[in-house]
Amino acid sequence: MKASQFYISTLKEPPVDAEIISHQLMIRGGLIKKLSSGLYSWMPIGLKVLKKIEKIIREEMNKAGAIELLMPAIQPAELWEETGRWNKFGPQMLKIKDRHERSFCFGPTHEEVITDIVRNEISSYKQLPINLYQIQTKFRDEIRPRFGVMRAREFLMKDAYSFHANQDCLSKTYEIMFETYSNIFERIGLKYRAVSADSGAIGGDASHEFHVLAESGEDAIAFSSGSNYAANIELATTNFANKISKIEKLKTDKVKTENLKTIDELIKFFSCNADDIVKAVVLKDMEKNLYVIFLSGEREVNQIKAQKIIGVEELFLAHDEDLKNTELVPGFIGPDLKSQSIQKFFDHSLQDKINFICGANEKDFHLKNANLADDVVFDDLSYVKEGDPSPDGKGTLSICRGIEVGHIFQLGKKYSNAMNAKFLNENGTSEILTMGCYGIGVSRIVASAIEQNHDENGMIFPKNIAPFEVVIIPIGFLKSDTVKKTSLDLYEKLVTSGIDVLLDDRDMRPGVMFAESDLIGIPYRIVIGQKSLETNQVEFKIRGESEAKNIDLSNLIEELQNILMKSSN
RNA sequence: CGGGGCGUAGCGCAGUCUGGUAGCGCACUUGUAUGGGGUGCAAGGGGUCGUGAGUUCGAAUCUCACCGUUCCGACCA
Repeated sequence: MKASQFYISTLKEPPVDAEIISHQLMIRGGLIKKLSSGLYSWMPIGLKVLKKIEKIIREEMNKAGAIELLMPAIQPAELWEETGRWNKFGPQMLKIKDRHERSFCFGPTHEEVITDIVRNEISSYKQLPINLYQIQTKFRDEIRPRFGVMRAREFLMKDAYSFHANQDCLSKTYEIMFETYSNIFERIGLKYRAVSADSGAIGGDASHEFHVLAESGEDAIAFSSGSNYAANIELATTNFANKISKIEKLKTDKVKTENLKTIDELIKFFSCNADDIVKAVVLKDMEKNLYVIFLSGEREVNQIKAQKIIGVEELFLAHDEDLKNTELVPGFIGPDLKSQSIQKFFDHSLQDKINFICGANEKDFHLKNANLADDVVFDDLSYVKEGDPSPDGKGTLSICRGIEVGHIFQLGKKYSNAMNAKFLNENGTSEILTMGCYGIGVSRIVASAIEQNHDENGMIFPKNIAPFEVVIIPIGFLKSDTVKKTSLDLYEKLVTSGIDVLLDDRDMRPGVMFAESDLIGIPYRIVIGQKSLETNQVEFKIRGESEAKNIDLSNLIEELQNILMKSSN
């Protein structure tokens, strides 16, 4: 590509509304342009990156035996009513009406549509298993779109859906998809980690997320130092091995603690540690039933775990007014509650706790040297913390931040049941299909790659997804015939060798060309100037490295090919 | 959903308090010099000041409403 015939448009100043580096650089480099909140145009340079990612995904998916199709972005409400998700999906779903007042949505995902296709198309076990995928635009009306294409409302997703005669077959495909995803992120050139995950709104049984590791990630993931245990923080567990305490139980005292409500205030007052305190968190469900969760003072309640254990769909933090006319005194709640109408739960962080401090269920009083009754049942209701033992007993947990770029699920029969998607087995009897689904956030990968690879001059794209592999920068393109001829000649040769090269033939000042090629993250740069040409050499520089070196023109193509071939299968 | 900020040229902003001919930097156009890290000089083009109502002789500026956009907020027991 010649720069004079392409479209490069960069900015010196970062836009004010871009908080994270990838968003700033994508705007500055002219990869994307905002149209409206959470809606972005992909400008030519950005689209090139996107297409390269798509290509890798397609190749790996096809290699894994998946078959590409394309479903409509707009979907009729009837399908969603069959699975009950028309209402359940909530305001995230963009609902629209056509001229006949029929309801549709802009697809936030495609389980319903694919299941509808398959229930009509697949009738025999002989057609199974089948794994169908598409790369397509989705829309989810996020409450707060932010970080550019990282959390946009409209985004590009690869979604695959597999159908099976039984769970065993699903497990095999799931394994293959796990491998395939690993290969994809490997080839794109990202530092990533696969973790066990909560299956969330999509539902189903087993699931794994693939996270790109980055400080700016919106998710926290926990992984073990001594084993390959890794899980999303929402799901991560630890084990509190039963330490047999030799400490004698003391007599409980009631202590006046006027207006001391927070853990920090209590730590100061008792000069103790947070884990000497048992704190109480009150949750409520949709029907305003109250649940009190007791846990160690340094821990936080994991509402997702609580929802599962309590068995309610959604829990909210209770406010002080919800506690009126109950035995619960905000700031002074303790385990010794009389009322039977309030359900109590105890986090497993309390299972060895003795002689602790807790609320006295009376305004302005706490108990010291309190102990739990012997028959208390403990549940896992809290988030793990850095340094907690790994649940498999090997090593301790570390926590880092990640950006979720892939998610695979074993859905089982959730959707096929709801939509009556059946096949005939070997005995000629009708059975419900078993299903899996596998998503990759294609547009989000662009942003996460930049989060992971950038410096003060701009983006540093991994070579397999860079907008161009090589840039040729001639100095004095119009002044010197030798420079011009050499540049054009080299450009033609690189194009012929199948290298994705940009020739900056705009005759700009060198500084501008350097700054722009650095900003958009082209990994390899060749500078052609009159001086070095006298010894038949050109300058070669790898983006992100400080030193350039001179290379003989005659060896250049071979050397470039070697570099580009390395680790790009 | 609650609270705050901001809407003036493609981008970043000043001007608003105290009403009186709409400005600056970047980008763009032309000329000129320059030519290895966003170059200098000169001359230009581009704006219904988010929308609508109101106050006023006169509104970017004051009032009200609306729209857009952005940030923050659900571990306090």
